[in-house]
Amino acid sequence: MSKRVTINDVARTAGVSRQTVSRALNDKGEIDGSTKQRVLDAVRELGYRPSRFARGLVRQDTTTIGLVIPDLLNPFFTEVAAGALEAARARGWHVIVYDTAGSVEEERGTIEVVVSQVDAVVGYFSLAESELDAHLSGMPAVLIGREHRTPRFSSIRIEGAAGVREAVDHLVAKGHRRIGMLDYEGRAEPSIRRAWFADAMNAHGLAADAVGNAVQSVDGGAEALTDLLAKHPDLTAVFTFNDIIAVGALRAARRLGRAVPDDLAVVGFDGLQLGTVVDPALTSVALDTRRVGALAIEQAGRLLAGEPQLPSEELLVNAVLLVREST
Amino acid sequence: MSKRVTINDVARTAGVSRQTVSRALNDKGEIDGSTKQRVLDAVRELGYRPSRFARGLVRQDTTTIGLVIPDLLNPFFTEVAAGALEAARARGWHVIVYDTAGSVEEERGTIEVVVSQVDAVVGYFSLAESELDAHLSGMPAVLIGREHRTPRFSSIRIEGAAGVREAVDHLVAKGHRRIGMLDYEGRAEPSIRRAWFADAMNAHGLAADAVGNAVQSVDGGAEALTDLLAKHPDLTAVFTFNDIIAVGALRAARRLGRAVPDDLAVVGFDGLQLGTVVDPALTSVALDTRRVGALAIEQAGRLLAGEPQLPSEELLVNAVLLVREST
DNA sequence: AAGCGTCCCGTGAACGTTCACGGGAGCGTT
DNA sequence: AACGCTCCCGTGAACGTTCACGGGACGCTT
Repeated sequence: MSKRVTINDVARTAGVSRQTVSRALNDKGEIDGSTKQRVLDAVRELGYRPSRFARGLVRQDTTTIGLVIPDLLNPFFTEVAAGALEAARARGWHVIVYDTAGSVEEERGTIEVVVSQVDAVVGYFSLAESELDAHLSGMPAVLIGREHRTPRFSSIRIEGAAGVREAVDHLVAKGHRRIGMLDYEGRAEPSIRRAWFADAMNAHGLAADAVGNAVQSVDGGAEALTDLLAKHPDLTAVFTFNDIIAVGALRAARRLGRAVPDDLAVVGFDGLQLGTVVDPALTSVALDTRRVGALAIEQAGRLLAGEPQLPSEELLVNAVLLVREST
Repeated sequence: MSKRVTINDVARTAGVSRQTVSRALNDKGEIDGSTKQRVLDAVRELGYRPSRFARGLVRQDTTTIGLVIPDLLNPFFTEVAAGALEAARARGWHVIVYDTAGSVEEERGTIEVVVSQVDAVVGYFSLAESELDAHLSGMPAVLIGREHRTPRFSSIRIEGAAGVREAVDHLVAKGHRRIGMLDYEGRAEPSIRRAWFADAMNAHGLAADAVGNAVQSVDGGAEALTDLLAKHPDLTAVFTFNDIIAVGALRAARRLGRAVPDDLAVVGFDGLQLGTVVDPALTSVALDTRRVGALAIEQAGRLLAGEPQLPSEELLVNAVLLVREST
């Protein structure tokens, strides 16, 4: 139907050339006041809006970043996304957000389409680097929460060994000896966080033998804690894969008549805002999630600009113990 | 520095014409297998990625929507955003998310820039329609949670009178007579939700006289409930502007030794997931937030396609009482 | 009156891709 | 041998904007 209104249409009805229209729209100097007004009137009358494609084609200034996450409703990713948006806004960049709904198929589809929509991509991927590379064809990409194996990718790493060690130290100092863990086995293998936990326990000469497995949800955490306590009733503290599971554990503890923190201490991971809405507020090995998102954007910027790469220590977010009320 | 790799560069190194390169990349039929492979090799070797601007300029197929929200970390907007992303994905559309950080200045800046980046805009704005219109210059726009005054805009309305009435009915049936409210006065005027509450109370011959005012945060809710109960110790139930404030109220009630729901019933508004992580789970006048986001995207699509407009009843989301554990 | 500077404005080119069209090579049919 | 068809491939044009440049009108100076 009705063709698009172009700059030439505006020029015609205003009785000027397209260049003059361009001048009026971009506040260039070389234009008479009355002419400018006439052009602006014509613009309004015709409902003209410049084509972002034509504009972007000639002046190569706008940068757009693709942010790929598995689930925006997962508060961890919400916070990371918020951090990324904030950092992008500070640079005048635009962020297209893709929620792959935790599906590998959706992720694959997103990867294929994102390459022709953005200048760089940032996100939490589950696909192998080889497959990512095949579709991304050279586009700058930053992996979040996952170490890159090929120099072709960048990554924002999350280092939690020290933080988990802090958490275990803290629990031990409070007198706890029997400390369990609720892990999350994403790809059917124990998480790195579990290894951190085991190391920290071993450093105290304690056994990390009471480890349960939870689904990534509040209900999953509640269920898992119930099971774990049934198997190991002597547990006085529990560390969880993340805050979501910990919140579930909090609820289960209450249901089981175990007062937190007196009868059972709970330590989460991530340090989400979520931990402050529950009661008691959750002690957690906290990440600066905002910084995770911001670092990813910054790194994308460096790749885009072809700047020299930072040492990997700079692309690291360290988790630190954040003591609230559940321990 | 280094110029961009164009389709002509690829054509040259592959020894073909640009059209052949285009054919290879877009899986058009009229190309020999070996030629296609040769082109693809050249593409990989040079790291060529087609310009989205040049491509978008000629084939006008990709649509991009701007989503403007005041705070992605506010779980209400997170859920709306997730709904919008889901609906957009289903249509193969792209969504650029702008978080204005609750600042009018940021919102103004976003409005100015968004017009040259997207095909339509959807969001929760605080600016007046006149100002929006001035910058948006004819771009399709959908207002969320706010009724449009000019036919120039569309809106997704939220109707909660019946839901709030349900909530009050429910409380009265449980024997409550002294029911207070924690309102949120955004622009220094009582909210529409307060009016709904007052109407529902009046229908029962009850006075809506115990109304406090809260800041939009968990702490704000806690503080406001403490104040309200100090003024009106006889309150046995409280309705809040939204779930965030309600969660704060839950915490304050516990601090004050008021057991929920036995000593104090709490009803929130929005029906967020957030209400399920607290204990007791929050009863709330619930909105289908996912639908709010989806409707906004759908409506943007109708505007873009120039389709006939739906009656406003179709662009409405009704809140319904969702009884959980806090009443 | 010639020269010069300032203020406006317009025209060709370029950005990088796809579309529409034309055409050559090779093979089979009559 | 002429024709037609299929399979490939290439060239001009178009998409809508900004950039680079040229130039006319006008006023002021000398």
